[in-house]
Amino acid sequence: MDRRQQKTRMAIFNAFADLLAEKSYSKITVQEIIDRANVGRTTFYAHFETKDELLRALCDQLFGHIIGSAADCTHTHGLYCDGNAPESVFCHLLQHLQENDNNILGLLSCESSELFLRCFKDSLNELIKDQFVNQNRKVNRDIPPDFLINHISGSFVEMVLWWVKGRMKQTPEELDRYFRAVIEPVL
Amino acid sequence: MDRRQQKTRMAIFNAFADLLAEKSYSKITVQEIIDRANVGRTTFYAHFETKDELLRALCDQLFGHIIGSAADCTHTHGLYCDGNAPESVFCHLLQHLQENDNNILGLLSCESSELFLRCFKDSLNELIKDQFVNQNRKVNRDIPPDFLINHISGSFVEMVLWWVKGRMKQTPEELDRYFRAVIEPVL
DNA sequence: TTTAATACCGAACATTTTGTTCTCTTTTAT
DNA sequence: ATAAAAGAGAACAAAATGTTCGGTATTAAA
Repeated sequence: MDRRQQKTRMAIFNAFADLLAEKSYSKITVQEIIDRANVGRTTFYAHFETKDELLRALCDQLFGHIIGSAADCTHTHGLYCDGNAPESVFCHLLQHLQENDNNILGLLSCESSELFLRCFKDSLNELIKDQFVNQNRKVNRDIPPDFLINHISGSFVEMVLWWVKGRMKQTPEELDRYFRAVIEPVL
Repeated sequence: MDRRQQKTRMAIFNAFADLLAEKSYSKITVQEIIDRANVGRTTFYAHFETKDELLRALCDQLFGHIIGSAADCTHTHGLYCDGNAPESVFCHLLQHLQENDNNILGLLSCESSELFLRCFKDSLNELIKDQFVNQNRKVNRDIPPDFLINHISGSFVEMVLWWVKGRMKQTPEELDRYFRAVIEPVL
């Protein structure tokens, strides 16, 4: 990809992320984005057809990294409650989120957080499903695996939302402990 | 309230709900709403300042009923796992959702579902919090009550979303059983 | 280093959507 | 019956969207 393209793409991403942290998605105009990104109108539409597509691209970029590293983690440590390992994938995820504080969590705490969370949850779902399939875990037989997978990823995402909205007073390790406490009994 | 106002308000609500089931929120224009509702432009703006306000009003109306009747239910039956009652508030909620199929679940399955779910979850949170406070339940002491409340309402909402997206193959009673199975061990 | 491709700019433009203002008619409550 | 309120409808300004064009600068590849 052309360096110029990379630069403008990044400029647009950054401008958009900044704006999302300030105001709600629906109130952001293309004009504001290109003004802040300092690119021409034509350029914007050459990269993204709509504002929606821009958002999707931003989500893909942001969560691509996080989920990617989490996937690596699962391949070595397993998903979660393999005995009492001090670190679960979920702890890893939370730490990663906290490190990229300014980037990701800023967006999660804004009015448009739901859009990101859905994107996040979709990725999480894949991650967990893989583990369920690979490990052939013996789970609660009365409950469909699909339900359980959704329950885990859903609970996680809701927890993150709760965490961020409460100004992240807990440490990732603390949260991980809580999360295990409400998920492990179910498996 | 004037009968005319009620009528136009309803006409706008219905038109809007119809449109939400067809296309995403951001792509719906005021023009489309008033065309379908068959009201004048001026009239629309006399009732709602913005499209966002319309959405909020619609949410309030839809979930007001459901949560209201659920609240009644909790006052007599308690929140949830008081022994092994065949019906929990959550089952009641699910049944109620299924009954109002065309109204509410249609909206939940559309692209704008997140907006409704957040609204729904907020209401649920209140419901659960009340019960926690009133009953002075002895819950898991290692976990903050706030976390638990959020976990319950969050899991419920995610479950409903999963249910709707999977075309509601399960009965409310079935879902209730699953939900109890993943929540009761935690309390 | 030259060259051809292409990404960008900026300005102008048509189109769409928004939100307001006006007059006139219909409906409502009393 | 009447005054108050609500809606219709058209016309309007303003803002936002999305496209087209010719000219400039950057890039990758020869």
